Parts: sequence; structure tokens; C-alpha cells
Amino acid sequence: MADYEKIKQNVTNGPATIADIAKLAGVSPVTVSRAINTPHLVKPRTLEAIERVIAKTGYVPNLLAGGLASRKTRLIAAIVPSVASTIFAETIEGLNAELVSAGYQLLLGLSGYDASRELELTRAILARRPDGIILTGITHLKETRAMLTGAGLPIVEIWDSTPSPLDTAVGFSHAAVGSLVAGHLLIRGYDRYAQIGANDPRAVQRRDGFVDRLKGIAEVELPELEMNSPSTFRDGRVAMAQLLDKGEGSLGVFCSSDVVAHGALAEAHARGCKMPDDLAIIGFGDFDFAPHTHPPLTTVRIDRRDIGTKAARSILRKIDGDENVEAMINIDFHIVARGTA
Amino acid sequence: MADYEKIKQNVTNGPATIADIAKLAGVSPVTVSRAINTPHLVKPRTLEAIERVIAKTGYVPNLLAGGLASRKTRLIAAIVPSVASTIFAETIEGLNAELVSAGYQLLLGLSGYDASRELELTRAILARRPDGIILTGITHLKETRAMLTGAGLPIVEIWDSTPSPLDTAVGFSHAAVGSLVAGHLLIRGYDRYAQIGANDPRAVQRRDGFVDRLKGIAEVELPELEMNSPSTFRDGRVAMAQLLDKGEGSLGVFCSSDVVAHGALAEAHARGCKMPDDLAIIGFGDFDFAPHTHPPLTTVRIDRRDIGTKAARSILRKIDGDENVEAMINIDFHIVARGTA
DNA sequence: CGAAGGAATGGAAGCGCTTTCATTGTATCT
DNA sequence: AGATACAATGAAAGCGCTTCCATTCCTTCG
Repeated sequence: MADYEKIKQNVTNGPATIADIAKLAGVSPVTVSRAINTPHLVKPRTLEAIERVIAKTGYVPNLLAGGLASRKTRLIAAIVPSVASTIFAETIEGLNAELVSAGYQLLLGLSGYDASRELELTRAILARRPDGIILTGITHLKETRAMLTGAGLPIVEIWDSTPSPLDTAVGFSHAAVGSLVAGHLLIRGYDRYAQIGANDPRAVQRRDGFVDRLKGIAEVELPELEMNSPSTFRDGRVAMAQLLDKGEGSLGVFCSSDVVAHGALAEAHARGCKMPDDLAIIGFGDFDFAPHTHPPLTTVRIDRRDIGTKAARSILRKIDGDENVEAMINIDFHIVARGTA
Repeated sequence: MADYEKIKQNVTNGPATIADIAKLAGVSPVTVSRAINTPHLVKPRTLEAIERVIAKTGYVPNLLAGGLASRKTRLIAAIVPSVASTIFAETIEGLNAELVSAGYQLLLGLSGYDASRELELTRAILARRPDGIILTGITHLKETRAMLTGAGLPIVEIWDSTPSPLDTAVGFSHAAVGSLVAGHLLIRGYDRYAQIGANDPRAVQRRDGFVDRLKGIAEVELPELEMNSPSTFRDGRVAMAQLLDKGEGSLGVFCSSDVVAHGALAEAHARGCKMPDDLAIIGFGDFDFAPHTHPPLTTVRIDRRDIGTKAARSILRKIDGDENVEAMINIDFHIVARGTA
């Protein structure tokens, strides 16, 4: 009963603290701290008593105080362009699953494909002193880079590849993807080649890889259309209409995402194009709907979740002081040939 | 140069602190704190000097320390079942946009439709002392409820409606959705009615609303299929096959999500069903692809982003001490009639 | 049985801020 | 010029924990 009174009193003074628990359990605050963080250092009987008090009071340790004192927050921050655009959602799930199982929490920032917003987010995130940070892509403002390297925490860049990451990177070469797609189309052979794409750095790299592979073989047509990332179904449809209106002959098209490809496909379908003979379409991402379009979409498949999982593992190893984490971890990709190419 | 030395020295002692900035700017730490948080209380000349030092050193305030001292973290936590399943992604984007513009940050938890994981997440989140918390749905373990109400912070439950929220709720009645859909099918009139659905609380409510509306008119068939949330394209396809194999006559089907409906649609399409005469399919969510299926999918539309926006506004108002926040904020929904019903 | 050594616990200091209250500076008024 | 008021700044305490070091308690061994 006396216990109960004290607990009740605490409620009025805000949440219970480690000192309250210590008093109720008849030990010192340090012992409570140990019971929570390093229980093997506490005698079983004492431990049990403390745990009982914690359960009874519903005590939840204050990680702000803990983090401040220990300089470890068990927080990992991740900045991705968007979460609504499918492409990064699974990466986040993979990341989160891995982090949670290691006792970490994910702090998410959405940059909207905007470098200066990435900078602001980085600042706001660093203010919370995460134990590590994950960024999407390898192109950042120089202020962002400076701030990041100055903060001296593990960094993982995801969804791209580079020989010189800020710290560690997990991804793949977008130029290689573009090149692979061009090769695939080349085997069949088309009169014209085109690319429909957004303007984010990675989509641009894929386009460049595509164009490079076709250099000297064919000119790659690029619809004149302002397509801001994330690009939409409509973008794809409009761009495809433009392409189809503009010229004759069979056409091989590489789209910067499956969503865009789906739009392009819809336009082609409406016009009765024969795929893949008159027209080939290759998307990117292998989204859920890709096998179910008409005809089913040929696309580039990447294990999006795996990027998250591997990024999490890398950063956790770094946090644990492992010096042997590879600077560049490559993720596989391949073409899933279905009905459109 | 002396400045530079001191800064450099700091780097070796970990990141600069407010005391370092104060020393370099020739003021006391309190003044630096004010320059950052309440600049109008600082004389312009002093302010400028401090800002110059901050810029030069790249100082980033430690929000752990700040939060500990002020008992305000400028953190809002949100627990959603998943981020990969489209349905909540836009809600998160809306939430995030609104929070960021108010100077708050979003801490995301993924429960995977699992109540006990929700409890663990709640504990972990509360340990960071967020200024508010957002939960998906209105069914929680009683330990979760107890912990939440004991923490004494603003709570918003989203994606469902209830006369008695924990604190505030933003959503709609899933039973009403089910009923609306049944009404829509009833006007056309089918020989058989069925529901294909996942087992999460909200999908179940939609089913019950659907069944209730048809009570006394028709028996609702429910495919015998274990469908765990989030349900998949494949679930829908298999369930539809079962339904089609099992009986004769025209069929009206309500699916628990557009993804499931898409799968059901694929099966129906493959069998050459005439829609919407022989078979009607109504989905839920109005996902991006819904207008582009064959035939285009009839579905229930909800402004998913708006739920996030309104939830953020509610919680921010609560934090600001506004007592007049409505306990239940209703979100509109309606049927988008396209080709499948 | 006393010494030695490890297990278990506690005291004190400090993490980097904000809050409260006190002090100093500066302008305004009579 | 002195009183008054407010603007601007600073000193001290404390937020709730962890870390470091010291102390106490057992157990074990010669």
C-alpha cells in the first residue's frame, strides 16, 4: 500500500524515474540501471525484486537521458526520397526488420528527391545523435557531405554504387542496368530506340548507360517532357503517345520505372500495338503489378528488401566497431523477360 | 586562428557543445540557447555574432540534452502495420509533410498487423518520450492501452472510427464501407454474393458491414482461405477461383483491398467472365493501378493522405494545449464506379 | 580461521541542454 | 539628474540516466 501511494504520487510528478524504482526496490539507482542494461551483473534475487517493481509501476526508462549519458541512442536514421512510391518501401521494411531485431529504432526522413531538403533533414537528424545514418544515393550537397563526415558516425549510402562512398554503400550500378536493357533490346533489334524517364540522378544514370550502349548503333529518342521524380503512370502514357506520333517503325523503349512503363503500356495497348514485335517496353523495379499487366511487363528486377537488410547489417557491424565492412556491397539485378520485350 | 584551434580541439572531444559556441562568441551558454530557440530575445548584434560562430563550426545542437531539459522532444511517433502495402504509405507522407513543416520529426514503427508487436513498439517509442503518438486502428492490447494512457501524451488513432477513442481518432467506419458496397451491388442484383478478405480488424469490419446489409436478402459466401494481412494478388486469384468453381449464377464480390481485387480480376479475366453482368468486383483503396486494370476496377476511394494530414494537425493542436480538438474526425469515402461493378 | 579475490552494490560526477531567477544595461520620463 | 521600466544577459540548478571508481559482501583456499 505504501508502495502504491508512492507510485501514485509519481504519476502526478510525471513518469517514474529510475530513482523511484530504486527506492521502491530498496536498492540504488545504479543497480536498477544494471538490472535493465546488464542484468547478468545483478544478483538474481535483486534482479527479480527490481523487475517486479518495474512491472508493477509500468516504468519506461527515459532513453533521452540514457542516450545523453552513454552517447548511444540506439537510433538509426534513414533518408529516402519517398515512401509512397513502392520502390523504397520494401527497402525500409527490410531495414526496419533488421534494426528492430538488433534493438535499434528507425528514424525516417523523406527528402522528396530534393537535395536541399536532404540537407535540412540531415541537420535535424544529426541533432538527435543517431548511432548511424543511411542515405539514398551517392549525390549530396557538399554541405551535406561536410556535415556528415564531420559528425563521425557510420554512414551507409544505398541504391547506388560508387568506388568512393562517404563510408559504405549498398547498391548497384544504374549505368550497368541501362546497358543491360539496351543489350536485351538489341538482340531482338528494333528500328528505333527510346527512353522515358524521370530526372532523379539514378534514373539519369540508367538512361546514360542505355544511351552509351547504343552509341554508334542508334540514336536514342527522348520525349520532350518534364518528368519530375517520382514519375507517374500518366507521364508514361503521354510520353509513349508522343513517341508513337512522332515516327514510324518498330520501337524499343526503356522506362525509368514500372509505373511509367505501365502507363506507356496502356497507351500502346489502346493503340493496338503488337508487343513485343512492333513495340518493346522494359520497365524497372519489377513491382507487384508487373506480372499482371497486358501483356505482362518485362522489367529489371532488384531485391529491394535486400538492400535494406544489407544496409542495416553493415551499419550495425560498423557500430560494433567492425573495421572490415566492405566499402561497396553490390546487389544483383537481372531482366525478367515477360511479354513486352 | 585561436578560434580555429579551439574548434579543432573540440572535434577530438566529440561534437561541439553549446558551451564551446558560447566561449567562441564571447557570451554565456544561456544566450546561445536563446539565440537558437528564441532569437527575438537576443540583441541583433549578439545574435549575429553567435550565428556566425555556429555557421563556422557547423554546430548542431544536441536534442537529447534539449529534450531532457525541456521535456519536449519535437518527436511524433506513428505506428502503422506496414509501409510496403501502399495503403498506409500516403498517410505517412501526409503525416510527415505536416509534421516537418511544424518543426517536428516522425519516428516510424511497423507493427506488421501484430498486436503484441504493437505493444513492444509502444514501449520502445515511449522510451524516447515523443510529444505525441499515432496508432493505426482502435483495437489494442489492454497493456498497450494502459501504457499509453499512463504516459499522458496526446494520442491519435487513425484509419478507423469509434465513439470512444483513447484520445482522438481520425478515420471512418469500415462497417459503413461494407454496407455501402453491398448497397451498390444490390441495385444491380446478383444471384450470389461473396467477400474475399484478409483477417485484420478493419477488413473484418468491412466484411461484417457487408454481410449485415445483405442479411435476409442473401447469404454471403466466404472462401475458405487463410488470408493474413496484408493479403496478396495471389490470395485474390485463388479465392476467386474457388468461388467460381463452387457455384453457378451471377456473382457480386467485395474484396478487402484493391490488390486482392486485382488478383480476383485476373482470374475472372482468364476465365472470360463478363463484367459487370456475370461478375462484379469491388475493391478497396483506389490504388494507382485501379483505373488501369482490364476492365478498370470499381473500388472504394478514401483520401489516404488526408488521414495523415488531419492526424498531424490534431496532434499538433493537442500539443499546443488546444482543448477543443474533436474526439472523432470523420474522413469521407465513396465508390468510384468503373468497369467491374 | 584469516587472507585473498571476485561478485555485487553504491556514491559522485557529468552528459549538454533549458528553466528560473537574479543582475546588468539602456532608454524613457518627469 | 534621478527614478522607472524594460531589454539583454548571466549564474545556478536540474532533467534522468550512465560511467568510473570505491566499497561491501561472500566465497574459496592454504
